[in-house]
Amino acid sequence: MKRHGTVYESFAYMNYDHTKIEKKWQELWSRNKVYTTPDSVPGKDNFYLLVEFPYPSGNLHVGHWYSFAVPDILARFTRMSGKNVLYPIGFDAFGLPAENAAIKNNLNPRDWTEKNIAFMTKQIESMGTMFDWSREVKTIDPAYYKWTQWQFLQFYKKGLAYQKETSVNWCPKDKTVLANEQVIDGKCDRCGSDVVQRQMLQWNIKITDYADRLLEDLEPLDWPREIKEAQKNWIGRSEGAEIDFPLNLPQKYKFVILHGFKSAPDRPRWLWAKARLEEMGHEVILPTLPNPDSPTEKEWVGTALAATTYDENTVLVGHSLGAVTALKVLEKLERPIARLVTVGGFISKNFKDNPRPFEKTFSWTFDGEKIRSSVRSITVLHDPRDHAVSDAQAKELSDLLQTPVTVGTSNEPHFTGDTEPDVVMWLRPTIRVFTTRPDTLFGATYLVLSPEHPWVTAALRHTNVLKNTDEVADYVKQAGKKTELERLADQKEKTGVRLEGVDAVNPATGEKIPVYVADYVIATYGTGAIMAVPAHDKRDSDFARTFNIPTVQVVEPVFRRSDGGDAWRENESSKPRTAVMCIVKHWTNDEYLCIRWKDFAQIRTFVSGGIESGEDAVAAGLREIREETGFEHAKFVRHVASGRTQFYHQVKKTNIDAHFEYVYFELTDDAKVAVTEEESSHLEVVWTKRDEVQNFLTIAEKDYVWESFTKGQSFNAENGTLIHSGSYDGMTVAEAKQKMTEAFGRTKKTYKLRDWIVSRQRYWGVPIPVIHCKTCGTTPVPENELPVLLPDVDDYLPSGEGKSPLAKVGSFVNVKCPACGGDAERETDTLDTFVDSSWYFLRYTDAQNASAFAAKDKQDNWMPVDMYSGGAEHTTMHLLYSRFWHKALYDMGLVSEPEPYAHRVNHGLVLGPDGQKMSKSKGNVIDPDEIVERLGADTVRMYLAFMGPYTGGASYPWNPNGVVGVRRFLERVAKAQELVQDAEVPALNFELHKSIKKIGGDISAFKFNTAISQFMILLNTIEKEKGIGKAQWATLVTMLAPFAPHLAEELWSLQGGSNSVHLKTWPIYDEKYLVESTVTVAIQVNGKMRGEVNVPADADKSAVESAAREVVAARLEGQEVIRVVVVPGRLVNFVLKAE
RNA sequence: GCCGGGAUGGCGGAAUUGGUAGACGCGCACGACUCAAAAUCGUGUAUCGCAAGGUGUGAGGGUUCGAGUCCCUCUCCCGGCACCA
Repeated sequence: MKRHGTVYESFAYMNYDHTKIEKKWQELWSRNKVYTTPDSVPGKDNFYLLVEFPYPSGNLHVGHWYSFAVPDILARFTRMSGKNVLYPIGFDAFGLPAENAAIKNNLNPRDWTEKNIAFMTKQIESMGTMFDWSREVKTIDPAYYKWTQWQFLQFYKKGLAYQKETSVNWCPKDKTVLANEQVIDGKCDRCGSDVVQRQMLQWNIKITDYADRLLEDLEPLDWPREIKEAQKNWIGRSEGAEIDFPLNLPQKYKFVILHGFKSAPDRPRWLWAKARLEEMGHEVILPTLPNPDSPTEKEWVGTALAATTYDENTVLVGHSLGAVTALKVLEKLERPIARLVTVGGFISKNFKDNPRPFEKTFSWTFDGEKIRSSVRSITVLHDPRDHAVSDAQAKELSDLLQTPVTVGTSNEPHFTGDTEPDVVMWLRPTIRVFTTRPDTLFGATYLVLSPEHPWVTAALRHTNVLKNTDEVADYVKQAGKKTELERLADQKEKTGVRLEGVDAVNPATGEKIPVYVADYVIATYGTGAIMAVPAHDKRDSDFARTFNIPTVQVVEPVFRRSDGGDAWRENESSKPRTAVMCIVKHWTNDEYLCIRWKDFAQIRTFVSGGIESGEDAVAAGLREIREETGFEHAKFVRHVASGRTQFYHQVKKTNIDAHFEYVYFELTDDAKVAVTEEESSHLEVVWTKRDEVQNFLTIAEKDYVWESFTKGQSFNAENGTLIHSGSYDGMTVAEAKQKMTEAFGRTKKTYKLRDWIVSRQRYWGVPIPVIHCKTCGTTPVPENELPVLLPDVDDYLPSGEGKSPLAKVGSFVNVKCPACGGDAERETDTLDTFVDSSWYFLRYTDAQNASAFAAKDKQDNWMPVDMYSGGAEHTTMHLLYSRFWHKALYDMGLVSEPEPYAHRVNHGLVLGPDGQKMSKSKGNVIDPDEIVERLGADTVRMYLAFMGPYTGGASYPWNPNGVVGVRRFLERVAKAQELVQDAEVPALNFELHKSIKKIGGDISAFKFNTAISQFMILLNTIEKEKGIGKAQWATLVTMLAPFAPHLAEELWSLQGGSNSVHLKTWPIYDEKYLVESTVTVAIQVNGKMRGEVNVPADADKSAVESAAREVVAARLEGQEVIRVVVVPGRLVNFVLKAE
């Protein structure tokens, strides 16, 4: 590889030797504890500048310099400006690379990591930053991860951490589970292998509980817009409605209804429900459960079991205590039944009102797994008005059955009315969909279920539900095999299979609609099922076309003409009108009949006119064509679309609010009847070629009409009113959304954000501190036994089963249950490293604390972080996770602020000299150690700051010549010492004070590049003046300190400065030096630069004008000046009269 | 497709937020020093033109005395999300 070193090698330093001074000062600073930050200093405000702590990969690269050394300028400047600045550093030291290195080279990951930390610490020290190493944090330190574990347990106790059989991204090569964020284009972001889906029991963190707050608290944050937008997008909240579509199945079921406490089968509601179900052809069995006033589990379950046989056509319904009985029945069944419906059910005894006698005669433990395996589909119906069963009880039941709670509307609380239609409705199977467009419900002409939808899964377990079970099973299987990448690649061609033998009912129209399974619907979003509205959704339209499903337009866009004579007149009344607009094709040519209106020259339309009573759109269209143009033989081809246009009718002198049908006709020949005198005097027929029509027409709706015609479809439905929607016709979209949601569903928010899977089947991470006991279940490790230390292991290969290497360590795994003392097993998964980094910034505030992760009063010295600087790649992962983590800690009262970071900036990458991302394979990697050795740390720091603006995530190529240029500048600074004299050089004061002002301002705004350029301008001025006063020089050296800390310190001491320059305060500029006595004013004529003139700064406008007038007198000769614009201190503009 | 950001000399980038476009640095050219080269110093460097004078901030239109900056339409580039209902 050719080294870029030639440029650096050829550089010879003359005025200072960086190798001597940098080492010297670094050691002195360290010895004198110049950068140790006290928790607080009387009279000073605290300022917390945070940079993302590095992973100890082994070597520092230029990116680290960019991340740490450039913000160091801000840290130092802020400190010099009188604040107590915390600028800490540490290592995010758990993670996969150590483990991979261990496996590859047969090393201990801890040794590998510690060695890297030691080496990188030395490298970081060479930067000359003001990091306070006394607060260093290492995530692998047991004193640190003790608190990671402790916090995890607090999350667990709050129900924020839970285990769930989760479909996870599985990397077959790394043998580990990957977060969604770690899957890039269907491949593992570490090794590039194809990721497959696999079901595994995983620890999840309920970040979704915080989705709303993460979104809403983002708004007031003073963060760059792009970061806020990216997080918003990632959370992906959409607001809409859930709507239930009942299914019609040919299948007849046997309903077994178990009544509740103090009830009986002959209550009106059961007789009524029985009748309804029998009407549908189902069989209903209503056993009388013994001693309803003092029931026992044994008697009830026994009676229920004896009442009938239970098979795959059985639907078991349990009301109240009957629901408890039903669960017990299911625990005893050998063959699964079709369905379980619990109505007002519960599994614990904490009733809202009062205790009940059966609390002692029923057992309150349930085998959820057994119950779930005994039934193919489950509905948990709960009444929020229930007087006895609380929402929390419903939730417990729902958790046990792993089925969401269905909220029902009761006639009497607890579903005890004489009739309970909701109960019967829920006895029929239904499909729940999520939609953001409930207003288009009347246009829903089919349903689509995702291949993984529970109803599909359940239906496939039977052989008699679907007529095409095999076909559906095959499709579901194929879809499951596809990775997300493949599904995406197949996007163009929508596939799916109709569920034969099943219909859904559109709850709005009452019509039967078909049900499909298709992989364009994804299981994990919304309810995993959609109502498809092909008229207003591209995807549904594509699918509908393939499967020949009808399309019903239910929203028509509204066009209001806004310019020209027919513009809608706000204050005039309007008349409704039904009209037709005719797209008429020529009998042979691909030309279309357009009209130019003679009276209103600017208006060009299609043939159009009102539909009269007794006419339909086609008849009206034919009539209008004949009347307006005379053509007799037009053939109706198809209806194109509907739309609404609002305009002012210039003849009728009123606003018209017209509902238009756009209809396509073709002329068959040129036969014509005579057109009345009146018509022909008003209009002229213009045949227009296909691609010119859109330009020719002047009407507001032209694009919509023409695109609907040519492309077959226009989905325009955002701003419009409803049609074909019964009593909702004419409503706006917003109105209809609200009304239809009320009538047919309920409002619902959905998020793209999913729960955070934190368990990793890996060795090199924080052990999850829980113990699994057969008797007590999952039990947290007692806090006084923390930390759960990561044991040494013999080999680091994950077990082939996807378990962590820790599973192979018997002494680690086999423990006694902390609750019952029995034999138990330790959890062997470790935590995602994003957990480690979700709270490290808190630890910096109290890094040595052994009794808490950070004392609250110590946190309060610094939190929230004033400025967090880091890479753009962390926008949606680390930044979102740590915001969430902090909010959860906040809710537990463990931190004082809901948001951890007051400000955030993202920086970009340093690219290779070729403008490409640095990579070993491209051979364009810049080794910072080499450059530091040749040119010095000060040069590297300053060059990185000078490349371009730091914030905004922009990336810059490394320019070897540019680096030398910066060193050249530092050489000149060092050389300028020779110019120092006792006497002040007054000519420098203007530039010096301007620099104090600008450099300070620019640093605060992260505009280091322009700050440095001002420094260069100042130096140029000094060289021109060939002298600088001693005090002026001291000011300059002070300003140099944040940028080039070593050279500044050296120059400071050479000049006899006391102590360290880094303990000095930033100079204060004096306004008086910034006032110039004369200013140069630009002179323009008609806005063009024509000269300039020097005038006294305090000259009044007329003086400036006359001075300017003299300069450009020749140009003004013989011209009439109609206006003079004078901008004081800037310019004079003479405006001449146009010729 | 959706969201966000951007487009200025040979290059990285400035431009007081509507007021002299190209600061500063790199590169390049010429000159000084040197036997020579490097380093250093000096001068120049948007572009067309000998000049006077034109023309120029992705393209086209608009607002304005005046537009890199504001508005509309379009093109391209970068980042994020993506069959999200």
